[in-house]
Amino acid sequence: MKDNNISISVIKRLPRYYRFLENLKNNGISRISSNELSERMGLTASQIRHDFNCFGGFGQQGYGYNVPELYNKIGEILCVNSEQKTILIGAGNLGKAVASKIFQRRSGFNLIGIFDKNEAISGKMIHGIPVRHINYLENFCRDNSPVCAVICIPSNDMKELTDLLCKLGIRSFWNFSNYDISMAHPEALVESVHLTDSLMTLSYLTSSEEAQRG
Amino acid sequence: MKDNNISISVIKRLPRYYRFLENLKNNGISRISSNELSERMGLTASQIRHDFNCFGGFGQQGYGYNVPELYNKIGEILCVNSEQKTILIGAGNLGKAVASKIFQRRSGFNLIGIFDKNEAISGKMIHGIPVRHINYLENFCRDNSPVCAVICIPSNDMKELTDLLCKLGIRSFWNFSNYDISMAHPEALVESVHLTDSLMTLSYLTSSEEAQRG
DNA sequence: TAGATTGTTAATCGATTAACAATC
DNA sequence: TAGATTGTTAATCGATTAACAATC
Repeated sequence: MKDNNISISVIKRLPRYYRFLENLKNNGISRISSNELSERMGLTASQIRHDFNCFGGFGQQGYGYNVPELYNKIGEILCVNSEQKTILIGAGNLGKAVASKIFQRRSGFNLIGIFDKNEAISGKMIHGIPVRHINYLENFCRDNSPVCAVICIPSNDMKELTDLLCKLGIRSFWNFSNYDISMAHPEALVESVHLTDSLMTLSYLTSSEEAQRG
Repeated sequence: MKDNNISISVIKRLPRYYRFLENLKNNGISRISSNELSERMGLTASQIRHDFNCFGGFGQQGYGYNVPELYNKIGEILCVNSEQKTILIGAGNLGKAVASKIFQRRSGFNLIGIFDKNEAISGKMIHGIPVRHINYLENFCRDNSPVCAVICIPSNDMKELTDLLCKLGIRSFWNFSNYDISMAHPEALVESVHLTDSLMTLSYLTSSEEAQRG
């Protein structure tokens, strides 16, 4: 497989390509040139060709790219059809929102357990999965061997929790807390969504624009 | 102001610096060297000095950086103490989660209105703010002049909505939908959080690791 | 064949890192 | 003063863009 050569900056663009190609496909467009795609996506045609070439010549000179073929190929690289066993920690508003993202489309993950420390919501169903008290986490993991954990709780108790999860065989994390999992567990595969950081970046953009005007 | 020189890659690191400095400050640490901070954050000391130097020599040779001073300076650049009038569109789980992020700390924003097309939740209170039906959006904006909108609805109706919002004076967006606001409105300031893209990136990481092992 | 468009290399650009002189 | 650590320039690295030969 040529996949190992793909740099992380290219990988980060793949989901967006995937979405655009899905959209084209749904609109019955079966063929597209790098030039036309560049106009739709706001990238250079050169970059698009460069990116697509990373994972093996899927275009055809004089013709362009076959949309469904390219769509499937990118889906394959992203492993959207795999079903990695996943658990969710934290069933608040964020946890519920995130759970529905996992179910919304083939994402590569299969949510099999939801945990929360709030006893009041134990037993409630979210997308057909019962919320379990966090005390059952360890037994559940031993019985079901999930490999991925989605973290939707505050950073406070994260050290003990991630130590435990790594010990129990969790290899990858979708991390919505500000706790730095990679620093404590360099072997873990972590994709973090730092909402407060994102908001502060927007604050800079919004306010510096104002400064330029004023 | 020297701020205009700061490149976007540096800006994107500022919120994380801010968090780490806040933590140091809360632990009573008033002074830190680039070297010590680099170990805590997993960056090179060189990059830290380079970054901090972008916005004016705040360190002292032979001593290091003054933590509260640097913390305040970065907060100032990010405009965390401003109160940009903000509205939230979409009061589902994601909207509620995101609203609480805005209130959690000084983020630079002040949430003044919440809108949803679901009439069943009109009038419900979220963080002391009533949910209004989306039909009231236009009048509300004319009366209150918000400058920022947080988008927590699916992409379907986004074209009409963003056209309207831009017309009503919204300049910046915290965008959780997959709709491409910048393509349609190049003048808009957009910070997007693409949850599905993030999840697919994790899928790649999780599954390619597996491929390497197997 | 002529026209179109990719694949691929070379050139450019920008970000990160290394090094060390400046200075507290 | 000596030691420590920044500020700042130069070197390196990697990502993006430009260009054009290959080829459908």
